[in-house]
Amino acid sequence: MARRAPTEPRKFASQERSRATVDALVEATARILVKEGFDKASTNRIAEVAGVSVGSLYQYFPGKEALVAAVDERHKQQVMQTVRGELAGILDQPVEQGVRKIVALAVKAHRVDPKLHRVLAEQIPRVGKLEALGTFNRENYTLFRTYLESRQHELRVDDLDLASFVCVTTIEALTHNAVLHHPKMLSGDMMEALIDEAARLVTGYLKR
Amino acid sequence: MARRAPTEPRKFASQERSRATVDALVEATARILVKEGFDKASTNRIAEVAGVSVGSLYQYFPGKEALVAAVDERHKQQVMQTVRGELAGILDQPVEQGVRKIVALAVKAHRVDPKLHRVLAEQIPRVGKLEALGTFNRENYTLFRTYLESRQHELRVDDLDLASFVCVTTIEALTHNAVLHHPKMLSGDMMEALIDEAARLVTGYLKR
DNA sequence: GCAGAATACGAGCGACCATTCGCTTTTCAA
DNA sequence: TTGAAAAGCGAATGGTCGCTCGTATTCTGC
Repeated sequence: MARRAPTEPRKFASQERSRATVDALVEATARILVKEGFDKASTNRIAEVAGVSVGSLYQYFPGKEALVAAVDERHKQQVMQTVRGELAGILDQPVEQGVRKIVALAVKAHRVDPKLHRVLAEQIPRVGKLEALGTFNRENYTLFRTYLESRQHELRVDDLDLASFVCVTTIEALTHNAVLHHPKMLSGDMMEALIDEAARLVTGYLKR
Repeated sequence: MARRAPTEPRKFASQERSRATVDALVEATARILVKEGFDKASTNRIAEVAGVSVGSLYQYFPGKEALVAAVDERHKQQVMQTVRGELAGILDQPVEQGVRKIVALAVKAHRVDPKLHRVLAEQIPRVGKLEALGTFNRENYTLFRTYLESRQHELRVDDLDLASFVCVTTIEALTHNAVLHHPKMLSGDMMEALIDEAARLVTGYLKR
């Protein structure tokens, strides 16, 4: 294999200084997305806010899309870390309690960084390399399906794929809408009520 | 009141020729959105596809956003026409059958123009005047709430606002996801199965 | 302390885009 | 028939944006 020409955008930052640059760029992108919106997130602006030159930006990212994708990826990782962590203690619980905790967990996940979550969901045009962003979340689907498998004896449903699709879609939509579009529900009581309702909805559908 | 200066963008087209121009512009915008995507929809391109000059475009629309908003509005009207029409015959049906028909109707609504619906949902950055596009659909919410009121004696829920939020969000998300992200479900059987599941989910939640 | 690699810089280029405006053509009422 | 309003035209303008590249600075192994 021939060495890559050094003029080509480098993918990996080996020195610490450059890792800091990459972080600053991703962080600046996230900040601009939240505070000024997607269409203000030009490469020049991102570089400026990051305290970095445009040239440096293009050493690590092939373009604007890659920055946004990196922000999305970082956010997704943070959310999934929360989810995976808490889910461990739920897996062996019966449907009645388990589903309620899963719904509460979904709410918690949407509260990791609601403003960023909303911008990513609403302002990013899913075009080109960003096409896959909004696609149905595969990991949540798999995790939930695994839970259903372990609880199958409690369930009235037999098609676990279909049931997982129904449940994950429902829980995601309800928590997403509640957290991001109904600020009134931020009050604890309202949100508790919603979690109860969602849990009852899903539990009734699943339980034998 | 002083007469408006004739150089200012006119809002209303009085002659038939100009109404045709407006239609052509909206139609061209929709076509470009579907076939080439949001970022190819420049004002120059829209005018070109419409067979109209850019100048004329600006006689009737203050800018690109207004075009997209018009497309969205037209699509929404078409969908709501379908919904209102079919809903009339459902209102006096008991929850068991009514909810299933409402779910089937939601599927039908998503099939009015799935490609356009998807572009509007995924590619349009909700910024500026387009901010309100993706907001929770108020009319569906109201219509469903009215149905619940008329069937309240059958219901175990008492907070109709909360219940409507839960049901409309759920039905919308399930049908949207199924129609737009799971082409396999386009086959009649699969879709029937999904409609059954969704109906059972919602019915079990609502019924006394 | 030195050489070369890695990193950073930022003015500037080319492309594209939204919007304007002076002008022509069409319509229609009088 | 006519003239004024309505509608249409499209080259041109000003601005922004993504991205490049020649140069300057910093780091690291020797």
